[in-house]
Amino acid sequence: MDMKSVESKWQAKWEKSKQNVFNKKNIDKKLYVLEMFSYPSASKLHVGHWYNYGPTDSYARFKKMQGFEVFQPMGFDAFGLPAENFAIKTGIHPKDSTEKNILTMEQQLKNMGAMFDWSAEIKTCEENYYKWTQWLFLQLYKKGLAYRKEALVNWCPSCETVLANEQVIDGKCERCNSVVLRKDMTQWFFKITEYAEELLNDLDKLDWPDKTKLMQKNWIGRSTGCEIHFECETGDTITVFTTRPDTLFGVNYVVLAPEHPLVKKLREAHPEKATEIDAYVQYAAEANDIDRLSTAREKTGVFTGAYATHPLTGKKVPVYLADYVLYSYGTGAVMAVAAHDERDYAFAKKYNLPITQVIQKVGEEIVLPYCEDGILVNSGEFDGLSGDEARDAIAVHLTKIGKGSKKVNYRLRDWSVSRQRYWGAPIPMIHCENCGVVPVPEKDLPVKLPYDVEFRPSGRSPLAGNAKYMKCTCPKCGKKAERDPDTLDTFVCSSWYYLRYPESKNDKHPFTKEIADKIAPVDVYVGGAEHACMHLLYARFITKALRDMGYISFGEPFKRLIHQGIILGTDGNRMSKSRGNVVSPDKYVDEFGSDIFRLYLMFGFSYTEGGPWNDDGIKSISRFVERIERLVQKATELQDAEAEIGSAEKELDYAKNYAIKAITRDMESFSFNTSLARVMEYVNALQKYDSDGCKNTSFFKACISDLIRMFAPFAPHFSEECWEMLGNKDSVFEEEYPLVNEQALVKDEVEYAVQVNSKIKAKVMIAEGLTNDQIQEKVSALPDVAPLLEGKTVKKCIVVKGRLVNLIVG
RNA sequence: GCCCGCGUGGCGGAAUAGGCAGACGCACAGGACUUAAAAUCCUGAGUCCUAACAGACGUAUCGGUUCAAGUCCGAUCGCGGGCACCA
Repeated sequence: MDMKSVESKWQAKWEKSKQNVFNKKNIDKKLYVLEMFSYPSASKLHVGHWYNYGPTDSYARFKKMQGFEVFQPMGFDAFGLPAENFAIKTGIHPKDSTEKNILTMEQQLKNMGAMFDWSAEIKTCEENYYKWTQWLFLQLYKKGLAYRKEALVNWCPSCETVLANEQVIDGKCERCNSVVLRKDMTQWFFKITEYAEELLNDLDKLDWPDKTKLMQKNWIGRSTGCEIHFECETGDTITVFTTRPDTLFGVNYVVLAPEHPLVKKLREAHPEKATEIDAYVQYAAEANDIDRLSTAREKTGVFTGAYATHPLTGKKVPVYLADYVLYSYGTGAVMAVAAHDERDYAFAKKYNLPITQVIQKVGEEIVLPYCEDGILVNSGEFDGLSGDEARDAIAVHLTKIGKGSKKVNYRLRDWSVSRQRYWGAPIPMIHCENCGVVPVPEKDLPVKLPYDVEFRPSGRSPLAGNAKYMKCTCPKCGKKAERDPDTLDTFVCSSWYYLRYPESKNDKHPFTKEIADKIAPVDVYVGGAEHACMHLLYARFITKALRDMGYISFGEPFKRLIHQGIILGTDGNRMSKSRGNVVSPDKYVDEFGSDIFRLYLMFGFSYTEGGPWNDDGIKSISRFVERIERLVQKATELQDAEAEIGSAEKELDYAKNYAIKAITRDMESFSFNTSLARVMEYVNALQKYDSDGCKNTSFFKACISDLIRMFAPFAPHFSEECWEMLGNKDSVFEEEYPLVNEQALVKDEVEYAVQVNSKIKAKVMIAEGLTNDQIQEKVSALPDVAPLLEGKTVKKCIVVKGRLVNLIVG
């Protein structure tokens, strides 16, 4: 079969018949199958795209044949850094390169032959999409979920630009390899932390890989403890967060992060320490991420000269600054318990501070620092309590005397969404001298991204350099004002795109509740695991926020999630240009066709594992498909001839139904390799029946017809062609997937393995419906078994129905 | 450092709920067809020992639970991933 022409023939037919366009009339049978959309940075599809989209399309086609109205759209996550970096390198405008790349990729995706509903296509860089991304921003702003604050960002001193986290590789700029610094800048943030608890709790409801849920759980990082107030000699309160209030009596000193606002006041109170404090604050500020965040970094700090009062003992404890305390977590201040915390211990040893043990293990010597739970000592009225008891008792006591309270903290930080970059959705905000920050009125959306912009890095946002863009009037007071020069993180674009697909052409609304509630959430979402704590978390947050604002009624975007594995180069390494091990799908698609390429991706790997590419496998798939073609050819040549249903027919019928049953189960779990193995077994059975004489040709032809329906989701073009060869007029995808006939799977007798003392000694066919005693009797008489039982007693006989018999003799 | 996952033939990989390890395929070997090759079809094969039958060993390693362990439990080694001064 000439795959090339067969493929284009059927692609054209599918497009003409619009059979892949979602039919809203059947919305109650909907199944929203979504693959993560592509990023058009490279101009061609790579094996990873194919591996994501090909097999998932087979799943979608399978579900369609099962009667679901499948909605499977495709689009492009078109804004972003790679296009801009490419522009900086080559001078080609990001819009031009992106549009060109999209054109190529669209064609390649169409050649794949997936049942994408192209009428729903979206491109996030187009006005009719980013208008609504800006709309989303405004809603979050109205709801108080978008706010501005000064924060530390990644700063490349050589490129003079802010870098996104993903552009920082091992603490270095991905482009020039300079060590990235931290810089204070005023930025827009989304208050994802407001949803920390719900994002954590709802993980239980999701049919997602455990690993991904765990990663999100750890990322959210809930910890329970206490906030405790230490009164500072300046009259201010130093509030610390601790998960170990049970060690409160062991506090030796209090530590503030160098960025803590109180530092300024302490410096004024202790002018004699001012030089030291200044030097330390500067030292901490200049440290780069690699050093500052390394656990191996030596603990450093400085005494402020000030003291604080212990809330329970009333003792004075010194106040230190140290950069092992992070301003961004908890309260930015810590109570140091040298005896029971490794960091505090190291610090106390270095600066010769006292170490007070307050946790003891009964009957055991402990070595400090001892960070486990134990029994309290040196803790006044709390002596003798266990860790859990003490944590509760001390918290209760602190609450009573107004010196603290129980508190839950999260590791999750608010989502920084400002990017000092050009190629993104402009932030729809205006800065007015009179009115401050003013949102762009919704009727004025989109705030259009101007084409004519110098996007080479200059230390400020590229849009700031475009006076025409920046100048505007304040919507509130009408006076001259300026636009926000930043653009939105591309993860904002992708946080809601699944809602746009069903209504991609709606120019009045981003989406409507009526339709969104019916089509969404996504039933099955398939994409790479690398998005676990980024896209997948952001999308959950935005979904919950939109629900709370009344725009939708559900709170989770993706009910079920599958991660495909990664296809590696033949050398077992990740594919990369520098390694020179990149496998081009085009080469194989040209040589074998897209169906065969897709089949190999499904058959050669465990879908969620992936693995190294191997050329030999694909040739065998090609041969397998040819075998099917020969069977179809044979079926078209045979004259119909009825014959009785004998044992050969029964055997073939069993093989067929066994395959249907197994495939129907395995497809549900994205187990494509075993599904195809079952098709192969069935093909083997068909060939055997044929070579054994093929008496009942009518039956044989019906079996071939079932084979094609069975195989259709895996090789769509090829199967359509075969279906046509068999004399059918309509698309095979209008057919129902073959249903299992359980009757055909009932066997009169089943092979049992016979064990004596757990060692296999024989195999025997045993009729269905025998009692255990009858089975034991039959088995004991077997020539391979009987001698082993002579002169011995059978103590026990274990029968596992349909599988084995184990005789325990002694 | 902490958390999580994974280790099965020469290779990719199978193995419901603890029940015949190695499905399916690749590569390999032998055979049929052919002047020959390719293609196709048939047969074989975990390893060791054996002429064969039989037997022994076998899912990273060591130990345990069980009539029965790739699967459960404990320890060790190796690989991969995530987090990384989170108080």
